[in-house]
Amino acid sequence: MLNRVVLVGRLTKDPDLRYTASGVAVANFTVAVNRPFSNQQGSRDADFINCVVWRRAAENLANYMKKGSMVGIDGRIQTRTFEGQDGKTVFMTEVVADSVQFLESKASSQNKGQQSSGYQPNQNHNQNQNQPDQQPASDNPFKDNGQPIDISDDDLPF
Amino acid sequence: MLNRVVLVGRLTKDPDLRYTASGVAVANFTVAVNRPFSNQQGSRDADFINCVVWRRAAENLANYMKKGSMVGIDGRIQTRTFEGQDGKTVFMTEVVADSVQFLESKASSQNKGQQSSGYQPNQNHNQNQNQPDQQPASDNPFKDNGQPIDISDDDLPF
Amino acid sequence: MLNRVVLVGRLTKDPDLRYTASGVAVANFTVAVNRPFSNQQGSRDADFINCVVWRRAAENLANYMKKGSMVGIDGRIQTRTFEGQDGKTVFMTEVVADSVQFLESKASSQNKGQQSSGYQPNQNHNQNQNQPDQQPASDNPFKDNGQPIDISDDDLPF
Amino acid sequence: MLNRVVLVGRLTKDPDLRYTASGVAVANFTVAVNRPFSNQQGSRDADFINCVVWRRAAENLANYMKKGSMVGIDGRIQTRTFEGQDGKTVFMTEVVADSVQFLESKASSQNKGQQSSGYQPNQNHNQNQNQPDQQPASDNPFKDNGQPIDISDDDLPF
DNA sequence: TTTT
DNA sequence: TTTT
Repeated sequence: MLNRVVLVGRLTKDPDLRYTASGVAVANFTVAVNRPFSNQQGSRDADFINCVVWRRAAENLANYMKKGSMVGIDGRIQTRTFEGQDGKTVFMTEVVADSVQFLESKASSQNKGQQSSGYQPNQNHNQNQNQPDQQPASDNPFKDNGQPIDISDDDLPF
Repeated sequence: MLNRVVLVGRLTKDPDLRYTASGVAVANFTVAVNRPFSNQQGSRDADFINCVVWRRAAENLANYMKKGSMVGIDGRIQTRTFEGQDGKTVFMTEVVADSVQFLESKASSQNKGQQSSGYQPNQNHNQNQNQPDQQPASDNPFKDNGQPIDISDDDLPF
Repeated sequence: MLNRVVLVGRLTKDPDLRYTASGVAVANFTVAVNRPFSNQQGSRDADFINCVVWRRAAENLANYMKKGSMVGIDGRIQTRTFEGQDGKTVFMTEVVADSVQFLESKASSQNKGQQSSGYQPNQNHNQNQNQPDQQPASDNPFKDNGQPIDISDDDLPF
Repeated sequence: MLNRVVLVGRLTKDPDLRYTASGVAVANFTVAVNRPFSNQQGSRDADFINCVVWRRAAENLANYMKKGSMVGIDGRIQTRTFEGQDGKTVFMTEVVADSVQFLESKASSQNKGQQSSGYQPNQNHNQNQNQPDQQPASDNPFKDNGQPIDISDDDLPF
């Protein structure tokens, strides 16, 4: 049995960093990968691939990358099932990243995905930068942001 | 931009071969890939990954493989969006196989996934075996099997 | 930076298990992977890819697989340089396996690669089967078999 | 049988574009991929992986990339054997790229790998830019540059 | 030095 | 809706 995925693409939005109840960091993000050839209308489609990454790599991602940043992903495909808002079972396919590679230096992505306000990229995550994975981040509780909460420590890949 | 997937796993059911209106063969199937390590309950989870393959490889898959057969997949992740039964947009992630490798000789999978009746594996597809891809298979119209029809020639990868 | 390799092929000979001076198991082996298409002479070429695997996975490989066994490899390409017999620098490219998947049950490869003598497959490695990685295998010293000794603990990938 | 490689790294020198006797473009190049972790001396090793690419992609590589450029490679491992200068058989392992992705815009790699002279990057290859693959490039004969000539049309992957 |  |  083998299950391996390699992606190179750009983040469709800033990564979404959270912490499980026991304080393990997890970041969700989507990578847009342009297809190599154009479609019948002459434009080039992209695939929008949902990804997750855990622990230290999650915090690094949130600290260093944002909307538009180019990343390389080495991971595997994971399928999950959860209860939708309407009580129906939802099937979900995502890539669990074993490692995330930053393919764009901080400098070169400096002004990407910036809002018109004086938004300082990623500063909100800086507090966790040097903190061991296992330590619960009490000021960063793992709480609902309006999306189904389907992440628990059970999903921890290792 | 890079998007590459390699899988080795087993078919969860017989492949589902159909033809588009213009007569191009397409097979849908799901591959179960067991995870390398056991979960907290001590059993081993699997991921159930939806796959598609086109043309000649689709017909070969349907002719030679069935439920339980072990396959190797080389492909890429594709995301699509379609109208669900309830009118809502459904997001779909699947693997488009560039090639499907048969990792189990016909002999060794001979008696797998067999019904109690004297079922002859895959004989229903034999009619298309030597038929060029582009020729419409008039006796095999691409019609609704109760699942959303979200496949058209537009999805052809090449 | 990304470096990922996935192979499915057959061992060209029994794996060669050794131990470093500090007792870490390492197995060298070659995987033959047939090319998907035939060459201009109508036959199908193969690539013969040198691989290494360390520790527990090395011992498992030596215990369960032999010449002709089908394996799946997940790893990375490594290049090394060493002093040849003639004093010249030799460049070496090999795949370091992170994991080796056995794609053929012991039963089905039972009678493969067998010598005419009553050879019991792999029995010579059984002594190390339940032994922790770190324990030096005193009866299995890491010594020259006539090939350049270019393996040391420095090559340990983790 | 499966044989898939994905690399992201930087060219160690300008790509070496040549043409076979029948006019097919082929480019040889080496990709340096830094290992993710540091070695026992605290520095980070790299693997230097020899690659080949054919036809149009070879010409694009030579036209747009140079020493230091970052590329993504999707391909397979190939092993070959050829007669060395001393008459001995040399074993060679390289990656045959199915596609080469440019991960750095021309602009951002503008001043990399530049000589002190007023060297105009890649201008020497421009003559072949719009030329069909099959047309022999008479002003670009496939000739010895001091390295063993081990490339012929027989090596064409498709 | 090559496997089915 | 899941395979050995």
